[in-house]
Amino acid sequence: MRSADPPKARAVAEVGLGLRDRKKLEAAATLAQVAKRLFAARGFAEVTVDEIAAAANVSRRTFFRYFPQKEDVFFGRRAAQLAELEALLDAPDREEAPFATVRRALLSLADLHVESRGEILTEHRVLAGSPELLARDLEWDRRVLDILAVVLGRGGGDPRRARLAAAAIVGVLRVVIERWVDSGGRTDLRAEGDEALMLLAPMAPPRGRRGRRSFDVGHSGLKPGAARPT
Amino acid sequence: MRSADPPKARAVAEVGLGLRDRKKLEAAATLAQVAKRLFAARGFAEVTVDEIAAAANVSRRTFFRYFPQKEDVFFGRRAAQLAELEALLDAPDREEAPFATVRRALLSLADLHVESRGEILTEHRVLAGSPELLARDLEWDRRVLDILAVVLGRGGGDPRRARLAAAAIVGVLRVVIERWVDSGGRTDLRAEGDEALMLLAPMAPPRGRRGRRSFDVGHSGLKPGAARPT
DNA sequence: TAACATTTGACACCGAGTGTCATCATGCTA
DNA sequence: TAGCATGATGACACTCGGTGTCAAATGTTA
Repeated sequence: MRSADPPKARAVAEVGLGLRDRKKLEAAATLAQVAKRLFAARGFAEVTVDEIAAAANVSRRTFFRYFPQKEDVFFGRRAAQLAELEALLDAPDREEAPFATVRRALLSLADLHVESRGEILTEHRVLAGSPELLARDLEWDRRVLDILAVVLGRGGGDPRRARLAAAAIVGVLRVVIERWVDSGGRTDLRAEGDEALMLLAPMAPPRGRRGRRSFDVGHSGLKPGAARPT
Repeated sequence: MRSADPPKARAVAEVGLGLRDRKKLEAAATLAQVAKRLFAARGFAEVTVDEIAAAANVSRRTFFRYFPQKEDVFFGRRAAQLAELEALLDAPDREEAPFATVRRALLSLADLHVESRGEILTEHRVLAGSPELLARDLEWDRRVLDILAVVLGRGGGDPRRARLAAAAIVGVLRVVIERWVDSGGRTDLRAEGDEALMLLAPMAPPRGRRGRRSFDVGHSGLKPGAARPT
């Protein structure tokens, strides 16, 4: 969505796929792209699915085949972001303290945010203008929370405490991002994020002498050994 | 909402009101009551507004006059809860440290939760079964965050730090409540809440030597002097 | 009781979301 | 290369949430 390709807006790797699948990717990409442009211009609620579909030259029904809900066309990035996070957290260095792993991963994520500043800022502008999107957006934080809780629990400390720390981290980072967005991306996201994180460092479960328990990670839906980039 | 009256489910003070307004209160109460019963039985999404309206002997259109959105009939409590919180935070003792005020208020709120255990547990069960409600529910946390941020900022410390602390508190408490709900209300909500809070005590802004600044409270929508029970 | 104000219900309409089915393009195979 | 199986598409119809409009019913006040 940054580089302008000669023919069309090309998605990711369209190679090694049949024409059928390439078309599918392109259709989805076009829909998302068109939709975001419309949302940015007039707000999420003011844009109808019919319009998006028409602008992308597909039928309304087809739109819903690609995006089960209108909101999904907006939150396309999220799934990828989660995957990125999990990849970053898949600590190569198993000796590293869990909190350090989390810190490193989140700061990298901050860098990625800054890299796509433009996109993310407009995204948040749309978000801010739409309560329903805002609400859905908060749900992603829960997903992040689950992931972080698992990682923080790796140390073997009290998993409940790990989850508390994860919750605090997620909450605090949202505020930092919020501030970054409000400043138009001018504040130093990485620095402020790190500052906030270090405030929470003492919350991480102290080196665990409860190593035996690997159960009760709470609401997690993540397998302890999962998370490889693919 | 606590005492059971002989004739109907009576709302609050129905005295000193004309017949018109009494009917209005009763209609709203009936709708909410009927709706909650249906939601609890079959889930939020499976119950249609028509059903609720029919069960309450009003037209569909009338339902929407009382509750602009279907979701609103579910979140009736929330507004009251926020008011309670603000009342609790309206510290009588201005010498008390902001964090202590927050702690006191939140623990009182925990007690209230425990008092209405039954209601709240079923409420959360419905919530858990409905992504849209869950999403909306998270928005209330933001409101709480705003309120707490203001109070924590009273001490005169860095208001940004106050907001960070508020975010951490809200995030952490949601986890505690989540655990309480999952346990069927058997864990000690107050104790676990306090434990979690004390973990965050060091986050509260250190005694402020920046007393001059009263601006930049961030996303708050709360007037510093507001919050009296009414 | 008469005049006024407000609430209600009926109707019509829009947009999101879903099931169904005929049609058409793709990809594989003879 | 012809043909067939598979799967994507578009058209249609329908449900449900949500809203505007207006006439009828109900409450309030003089």
